[in-house]
Amino acid sequence: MDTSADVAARFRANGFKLTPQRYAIFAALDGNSTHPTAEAVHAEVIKTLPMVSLRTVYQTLNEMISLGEIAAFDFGGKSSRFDPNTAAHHHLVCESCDVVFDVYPDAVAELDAESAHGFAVTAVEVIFRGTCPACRLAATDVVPQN
Amino acid sequence: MDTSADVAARFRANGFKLTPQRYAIFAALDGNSTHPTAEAVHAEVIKTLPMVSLRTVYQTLNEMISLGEIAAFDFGGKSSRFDPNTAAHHHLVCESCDVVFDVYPDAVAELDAESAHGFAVTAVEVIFRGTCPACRLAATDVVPQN
DNA sequence: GCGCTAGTCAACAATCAATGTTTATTAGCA
DNA sequence: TGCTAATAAACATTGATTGTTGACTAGCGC
Repeated sequence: MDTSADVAARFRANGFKLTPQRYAIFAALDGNSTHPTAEAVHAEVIKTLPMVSLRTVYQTLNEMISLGEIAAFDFGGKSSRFDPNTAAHHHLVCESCDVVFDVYPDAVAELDAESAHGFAVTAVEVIFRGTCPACRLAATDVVPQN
Repeated sequence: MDTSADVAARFRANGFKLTPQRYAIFAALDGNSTHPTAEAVHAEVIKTLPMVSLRTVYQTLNEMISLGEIAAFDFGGKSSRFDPNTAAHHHLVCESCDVVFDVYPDAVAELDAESAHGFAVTAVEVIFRGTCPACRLAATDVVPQN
């Protein structure tokens, strides 16, 4: 997505009203690279607008998805993760703390061509799973050698 | 996984009893490349053993996962999909009918190297999304040109 | 500024996959 | 043969997400 102001303008252009709740949700996602769950977005939003309901967060997230402002991903956890980064990219998921990072592997372009079976491939999604630096440190405890 | 007989042997070697229910579940998965849900496995199993409960199917699938005989995947649908193919491979998912095919893109090997961020990457998962041949035909109705 | 109407909240309930529980019965295997 | 695991059945629960309804609020076009 673009800045929260841009998203707000596009919401209005699509006949949606610009409410403080929606704007707070846009703002919570603007530049957010933590791939938050709906709950996490809600937690962030109520820091500035304490009365916003989780229900409204879910609704607004779905509206944003419909308008293509954000994307939803499912990395195997219980909850969906939301991502304001709509550029082509892929993900690094930490198996122990669920942190998600964006990655932009060039070689993905070579993958498309190989997909056969008569499919019309519209999207390629790459998920790298492993252990993030913080969890690697925690795992080795006080002895982080490599 | 190997043949149902091999899996059965390994179950017994691990102190599990070999029940008709379990064997029927092994058999339903043996050589099954449809990536079935638990419900689908159950539907297949009760063709030969009508009294098997869905509960038992879930339990046995989890046991098989623990023993590394099968893998579970989540492609974004509601239910998990189970895969007896434990060799390194990736997936083609049809967005309209949920069919899943196995693919073996060579270029995946080049992807590992690019993952930075200090992660210790243990697995790479590639999902190609698109439309399967059958759905492409259905979409174009009577006029399948290309 | 007014008023229409969308948006929101609150408090429900429902859904759906998956798992926990308990009890009684069955059957694998040493 | 007998111990014990496995199963079935009939519950209940969890947890994310969505539907509903009714009352209140506020955005925005005029």
